[in-house]
Amino acid sequence: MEYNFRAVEKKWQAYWAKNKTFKAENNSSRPKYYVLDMFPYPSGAGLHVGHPLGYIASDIVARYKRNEGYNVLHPMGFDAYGLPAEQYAIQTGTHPAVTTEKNIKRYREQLDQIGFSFDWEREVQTCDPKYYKWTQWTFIRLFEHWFDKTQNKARPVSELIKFFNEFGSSGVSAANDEHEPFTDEEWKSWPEERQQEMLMNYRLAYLSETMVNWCPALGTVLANDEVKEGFSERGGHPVERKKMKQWSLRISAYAQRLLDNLDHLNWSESIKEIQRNWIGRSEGAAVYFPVKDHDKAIEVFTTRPDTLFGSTYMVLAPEHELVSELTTEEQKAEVEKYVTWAKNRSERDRLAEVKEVSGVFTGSYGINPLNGEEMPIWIADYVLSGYGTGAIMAVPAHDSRDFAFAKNFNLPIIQVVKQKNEEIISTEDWKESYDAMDGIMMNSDFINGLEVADAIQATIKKLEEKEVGYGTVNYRLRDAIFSRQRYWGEPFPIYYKNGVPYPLEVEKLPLELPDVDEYKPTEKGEPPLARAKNWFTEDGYPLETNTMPGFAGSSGYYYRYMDPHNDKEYFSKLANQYWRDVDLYLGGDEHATGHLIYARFWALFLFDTGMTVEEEPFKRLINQGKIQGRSNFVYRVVGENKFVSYHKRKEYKTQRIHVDINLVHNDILDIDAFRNWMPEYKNAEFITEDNGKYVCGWEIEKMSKSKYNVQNPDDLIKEYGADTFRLYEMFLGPIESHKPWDTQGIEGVSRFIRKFWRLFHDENGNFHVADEKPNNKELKVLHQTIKKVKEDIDKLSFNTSVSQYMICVNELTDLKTNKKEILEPLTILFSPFAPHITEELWSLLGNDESIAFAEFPEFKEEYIKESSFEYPVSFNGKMRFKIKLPLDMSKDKIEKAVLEDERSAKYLGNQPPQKVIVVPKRIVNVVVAK
RNA sequence: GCGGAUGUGGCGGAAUUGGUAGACGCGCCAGACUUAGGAUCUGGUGCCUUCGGGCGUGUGGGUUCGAGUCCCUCCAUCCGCACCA
Repeated sequence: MEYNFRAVEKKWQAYWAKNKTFKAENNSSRPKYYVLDMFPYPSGAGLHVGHPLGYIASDIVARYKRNEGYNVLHPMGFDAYGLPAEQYAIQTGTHPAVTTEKNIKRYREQLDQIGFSFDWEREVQTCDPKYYKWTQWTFIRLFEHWFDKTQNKARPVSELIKFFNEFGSSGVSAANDEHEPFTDEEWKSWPEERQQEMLMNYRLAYLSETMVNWCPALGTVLANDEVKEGFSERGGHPVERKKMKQWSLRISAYAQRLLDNLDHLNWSESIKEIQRNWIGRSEGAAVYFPVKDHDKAIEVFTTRPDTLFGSTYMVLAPEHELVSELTTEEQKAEVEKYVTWAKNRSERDRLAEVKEVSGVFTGSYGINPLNGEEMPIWIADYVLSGYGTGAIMAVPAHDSRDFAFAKNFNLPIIQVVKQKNEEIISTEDWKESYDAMDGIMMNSDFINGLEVADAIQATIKKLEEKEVGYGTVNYRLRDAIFSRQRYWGEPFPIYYKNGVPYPLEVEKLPLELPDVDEYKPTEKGEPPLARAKNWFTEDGYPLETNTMPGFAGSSGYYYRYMDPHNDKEYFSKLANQYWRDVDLYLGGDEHATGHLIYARFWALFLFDTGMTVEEEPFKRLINQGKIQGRSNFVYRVVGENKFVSYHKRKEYKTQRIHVDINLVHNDILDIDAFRNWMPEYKNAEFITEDNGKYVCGWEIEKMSKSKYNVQNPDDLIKEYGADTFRLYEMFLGPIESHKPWDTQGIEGVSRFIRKFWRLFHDENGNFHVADEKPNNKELKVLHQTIKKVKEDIDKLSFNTSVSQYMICVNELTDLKTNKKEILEPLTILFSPFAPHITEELWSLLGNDESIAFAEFPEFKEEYIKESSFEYPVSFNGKMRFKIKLPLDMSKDKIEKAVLEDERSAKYLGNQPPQKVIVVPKRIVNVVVAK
């Protein structure tokens, strides 16, 4: 009887569900192992073959760890808030909850087919009030905390208020927005509203007027990581900069800790590097430049304070707050024209015209605080409002952008750094700037002759002495904008009293998402929640109408899995003390700057407030590679309904057309199916290869509907079964590399599964396993496999484990093994990869319990020990023949045996060897003169 | 431009501290069984060859008895960031 995967897989999936086989217990004396997948957004398209790749890998680890005796937490849930369901709602009026629920159901069915060992009792859905209650709760906690730079951690706002009452604002070292300092007396004299307004400068979740990424097409603002090259990541709509009042999270306060902790994480170097770049730490100095005939000063951030004497002009970003104030009457018209032009230029245009130099003079002058020189203040969009202070001191001699600008507008260029024996050429003759990272200072007063590094330190010291600047660190990482003008998201647990925001009492949570008549913004441009009836507190105060962004729900879901049914707390302290952190986290690298930063921030905050025992949430991170599509092509003769096979296409003038991969097997086109594919091909003619077959061309491309190369896992599972599907996805290649999906190879894996099944059955298909003692050969291959598989799973090198299983089964087939003492351990060994067939065989072997908790076989060195080794013998590095010698043979004897071998004579000629290298258990290399 | 990664048969990919390059699978070739083969099984399969052997891990060089692996040079591809002061 052939292996009937359909019946077997269904049977065991039902068994696992019924027996709750994979339910994880919080009370356990066993060591814990937490293996997590990034939970999916349930899109309408369902799972494609790329999704399960990571899930299969994590499932193998989860199952392996159970066999190893760990208490495994392996949950799954859904990142259920998101734009597609809402866009669909706007178009059709269908409530996003309905769409989402439908999609989740479909995802669940697809996942269940693959035989994952998820503990579904712990499922979380971000749109479930029982879950988002804790998202809202965390938001309130963030609102009620500020960041103390001295202690380098979050502290309650109540402590800050106490401090203000006693000392005013001086002496508080906080991550905060700038404000005028105040005394304790002033603080106490202020009315409630004024105090609240001040506290807003400190809160970790705060409301402020900020420059945001506004996406008109989506009708909402977006966080920085949701914008790619001036377009929204979802949908690809243009994004513009706009000033709006928005909620933000003060993630920048954690920049240094987010950076430092990276060093201790077992993540891929590339992801860590992406995060380092995103955080973008740079050391330098803040310098204040007084403005001539003004009481204002311009603050500038520079990494090169040593070049202060080479700074000849200043530049403000067009959005800089002092622009209008510093513009003189004569320049007003021109400046306004420029600012308007710069503002209306889309982000896209700006990026495309990087090389274009543009700018305008304000008419004002800044004063160099160290030498009193006057520096014209310009406005130019090569200075970004979003980085540093939005203003720079320009050093054209040593910065290429400043140089180009200075050349264009005829501004002076002063060289201040030179190499040791450099011949000085007038800067007027320079063709490009000299971007000197090191060298010796010149034209620079008190730092002349110093090395750059020393000059930087000396300058900072001087700036601090004169109180015109200070050494500081700047980060590229901006606070995360947390408001969305959308319907399908978590409502903010915030209401407004006299325009001042207050958090709801915790007992009032969750604040449930209200129903609305339409999912669009109101006529007045308010968010959809403004349409809700009675969107007020019990006392009649209006509730916040923004909702939270997609990353709100995904920032802390991994904690909720630890204790998902707790309705008193986010999660209990005890649960957290047991599960601690995620041991292995799998997901795509597209979350490098979004989710993985926000989640780490969320975790740091919870840690600071004593909620958790581990500072970092994800100990080890693996990014599974993307699965690319493999497209097939047919070649149509131009102007005719005639198609030429691949190898003859050059004889005609042809046009390459994508053909549905389902009509092609091993690059051979099913001509009849092709004719029926589209009416226009009904009467198509074919010029085939000489063997009568039509061969298609192929190419690796992105998987997409329009390329007809999308592989749906359901079809494959129907045809080959889940075990084969799992095995094949793992067999494709290393988990982290991107790889093309090519179904051709799945046949081989399917053959292997059947071959494995046959080991347990006789020619007539009857289950037949013998109780005989195994021989050395059988034990050897078993133990080699135990060793290899264990090592490979630890390394997450799943493709090579599959190879080893194949080698093992091939060998056991050759040995005609059907002995229980070999096959039973092999079954356990194989169960993490192919759980269904192994459960079936395990039960046929007479076991009553699931194989999920069977003890993983122990590797015994003695079975793979060899007494002899077949030495490859090389002459001058080229392998010539092999010789089998005992392993305990001495080097001298090996050398002798090799040289005396009759085959050696040919390579030695008549001369004695110059040298013989013998590496025991490796190789023999004989060096002979040429 | 900066940063990161990767280059091995027709294809996906193996290869411990430097030690038999191409495991395993696909594909292909031949054979067996078959009414049939897009089923199954067996054998072969890096390239060239005058059948002695020669050449082979992106390029060129180096270290070494020995290099896919280490060092230097260049090239290509992919990814990330990008007027970051």
